[in-house]
Amino acid sequence: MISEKQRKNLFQLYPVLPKVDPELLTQALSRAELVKFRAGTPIFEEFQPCNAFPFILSGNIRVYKQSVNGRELSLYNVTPGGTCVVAAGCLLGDEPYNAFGSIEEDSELVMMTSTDFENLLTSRVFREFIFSLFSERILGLMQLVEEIAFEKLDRRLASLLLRKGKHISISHQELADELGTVREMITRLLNSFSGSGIIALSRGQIEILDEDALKSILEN
Amino acid sequence: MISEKQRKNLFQLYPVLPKVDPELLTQALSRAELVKFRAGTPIFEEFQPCNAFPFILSGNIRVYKQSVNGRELSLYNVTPGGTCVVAAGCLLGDEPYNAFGSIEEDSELVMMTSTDFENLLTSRVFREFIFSLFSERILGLMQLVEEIAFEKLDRRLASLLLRKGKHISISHQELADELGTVREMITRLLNSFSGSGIIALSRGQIEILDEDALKSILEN
DNA sequence: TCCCCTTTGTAACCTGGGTCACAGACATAT
DNA sequence: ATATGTCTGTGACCCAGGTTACAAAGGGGA
Repeated sequence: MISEKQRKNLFQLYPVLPKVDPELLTQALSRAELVKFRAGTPIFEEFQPCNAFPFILSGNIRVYKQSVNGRELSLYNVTPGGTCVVAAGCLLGDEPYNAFGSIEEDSELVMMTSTDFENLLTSRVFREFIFSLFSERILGLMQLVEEIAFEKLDRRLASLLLRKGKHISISHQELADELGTVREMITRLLNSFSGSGIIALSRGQIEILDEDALKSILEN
Repeated sequence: MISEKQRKNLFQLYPVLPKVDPELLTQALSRAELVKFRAGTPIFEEFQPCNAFPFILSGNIRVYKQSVNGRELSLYNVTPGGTCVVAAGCLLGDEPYNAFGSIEEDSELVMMTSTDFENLLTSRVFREFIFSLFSERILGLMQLVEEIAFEKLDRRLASLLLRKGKHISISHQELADELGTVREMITRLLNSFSGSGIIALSRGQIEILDEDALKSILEN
């Protein structure tokens, strides 16, 4: 059961919810639970079956793969208003997770049972919502495949930085984990960027000085 | 409009169809069309909008990415009984394709209009069918990302060969296009496999002699 | 202040895999 | 049988990116 305030919050982030059949919704929400997680908490692992469906009120979930030699690679992030398609995929396809998920920032999730989730899918609007998240994710993954297979690291890093805004608080290791490479590569590339005056570096911080120059790396 | 025979064939390959609401189904099928394609025909391109939904009676569709320098990389294949999730994703998310699709073997497709497809989704069984294809695809793409990012080419090739059976009719170039690499790499690796007696090579043909040895490459 | 931990810098080195530039082998049509 | 196009083989070379093995900053807590 979740509080009235949380319910409002949920509806704001997921405007599709108040549009579904009220009876279904009431039932689903009556069984839903609010769960809080602290940054860094792992919430699911590869090969683990999956039994609840998360809506995200605040924070975000990072979904990633791990290699045997300890490298990581982000597949995507789930933010408020979105949902974890791996979870959905697992619930619907009845397969275990095939990736890791962990909380990046302190987060509040509303967990819905898998049967309630399936019931909600009878509603056309909700179904369309979920389908569009699915297809968004598929397109995103196809894009990711292309980038990993065909793009060089400097371009991938440049595009990542651009996506993150002008003031970035992040360590080199975290950037490496996002791109599936190692810390040293990131340090090297960042230093070469900073050598050409494109960015300014300090411990845990990156400042973009010349956005256009960064963009021009993308075009090569 | 499709013939009675084609309809039977369709139902056999997609056992979910006869389970949906007969009225919806009749309507959808009355507007559906059978289209035949010859091997090699391109059927969609990146950035092209998408307006019909294909069911596959025979043959298959290869969905792939292209790089600027002419390399290719298969994302997945659609075979009879499956459907093209990019198409579905595009229809539902109303976005253009972001990959290429072409016919590998001579194929017969039943094309359904996008509105009929959406109507079919009101049926629970059909919806579950589509959802499970979606999630299968998502899991597959995540797997692909992992392989490209973390696995060496010899392992990827070995696993591809194992998936293709004991007698394989394929050119080195086609294998390269599947894995996102170049022909020379494939030739090299195949020759090294054949040097250790794992496979036998002839023009357009690969014969797997020692399946266990191939599998042991996977474990490294 | 000192200590310890996290983050960065860096240089030497290695290697997988892509590029280039061929040459020969096979196949099919003419 | 010739020719033309498609496959395959090969070697030299190059380069991006991963590995190793450090050193040196910062920064926060005791």
